[in-house]
Amino acid sequence: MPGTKRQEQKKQTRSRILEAAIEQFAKQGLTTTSTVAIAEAAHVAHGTVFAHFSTQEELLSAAIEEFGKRINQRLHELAGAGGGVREVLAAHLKGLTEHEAFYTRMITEARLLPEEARNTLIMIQSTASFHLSEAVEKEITAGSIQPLPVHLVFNGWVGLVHYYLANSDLFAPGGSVLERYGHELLQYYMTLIKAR
Amino acid sequence: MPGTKRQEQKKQTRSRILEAAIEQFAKQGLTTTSTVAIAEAAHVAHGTVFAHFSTQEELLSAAIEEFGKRINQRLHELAGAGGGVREVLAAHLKGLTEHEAFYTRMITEARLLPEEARNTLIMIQSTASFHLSEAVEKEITAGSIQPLPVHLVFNGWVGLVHYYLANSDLFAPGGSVLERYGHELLQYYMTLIKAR
DNA sequence: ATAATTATTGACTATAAACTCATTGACTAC
DNA sequence: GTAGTCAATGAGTTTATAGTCAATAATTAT
Repeated sequence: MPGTKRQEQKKQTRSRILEAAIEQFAKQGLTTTSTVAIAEAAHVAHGTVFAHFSTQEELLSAAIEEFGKRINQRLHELAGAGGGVREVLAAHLKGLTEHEAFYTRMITEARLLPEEARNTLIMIQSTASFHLSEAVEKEITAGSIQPLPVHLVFNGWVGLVHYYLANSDLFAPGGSVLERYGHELLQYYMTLIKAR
Repeated sequence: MPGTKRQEQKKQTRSRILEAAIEQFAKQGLTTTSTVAIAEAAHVAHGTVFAHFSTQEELLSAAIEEFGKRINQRLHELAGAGGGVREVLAAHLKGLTEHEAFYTRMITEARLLPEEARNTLIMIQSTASFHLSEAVEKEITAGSIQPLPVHLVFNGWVGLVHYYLANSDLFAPGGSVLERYGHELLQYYMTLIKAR
């Protein structure tokens, strides 16, 4: 079932729309990008968008889900190698940096998105939390990190990173906040949690 | 110039609209609340809104500015008494808790707001930062808190608090996250930054 | 008391954006 | 080669909501 030429074409068109959507959502916002803008970016007619996604919300959900898959896999790749807390946090930063624009849109508009989309964000956090928790527990046992509630260690870290992302236009206008401040944040947070 | 009866009425109408706007924005979102909804909540005709605020954006700006004034003054009152870092953070939490709904909307929709509105948010952060910095520097000198960059101490704290606010519907559905977790957050952050 | 002023009204207009569907023409099946 | 299928089109429809303005009625000034 590799499909006829026609089916292949259709699949490609759908893919073009989805990629254009992901790009436009990252550039113009998840809740503020129009279907017309996506159609233009994908070089298809406006109606074509609805031939592939029955509603705007479905397209948004599909784009977010696709994004979630990609970043999630990348986070697994990067953090899966094991390593200490510092390495896991560095891996997390690296994964987010690679997808900074879209990820920033997700966290800054999360409250305005349909539930399905928010669940994708929760899934991404779960992945990050999973890897971090393991490393933190190990280091607490080893005595290199303070005995702290693991969920708070995670929330403190994510909160700090999200704060910089949410204010990226102030902290690093036109550039990547994480490239600019990632190392400093990592350094700071490690200083806070490590045992002395 | 205390004004005639007519001027007084007009002022009151404007005030009713502004109060209704602040309430509706907190309930339904800053970027998603319609002028019709505000008119209904204020018990005035739709057209009356525009007799007092020439555009929707102007009304939003006015509401945010008014909110900014109130919370800012409250933060000053609460933190101005001096006290150590713990007291200043507790005061900050208290001020935010008193205005949790609207404040949460502000931080979760900030990126979608006009520049003027974002400046109000920056002003609020400045107030909090001012009081905290003073207390932190004092305690670092006294040796009760680790020698850390003051701006990172602030950003770490605000990031943590904002993370809980932004996910309040998950952490404390239907209630106040800060009432529920504020103490835990304060306790955790003090543990992190205090000298040992 | 009367005229002028003006705050308020709500029906109306304008606009943007999501979504529809008859038409077109390239591909598929026979 | 021809008939049938269907992906793509884009003009048209619908809907939501911001913003307008002539009319109304209450207040103020003379």
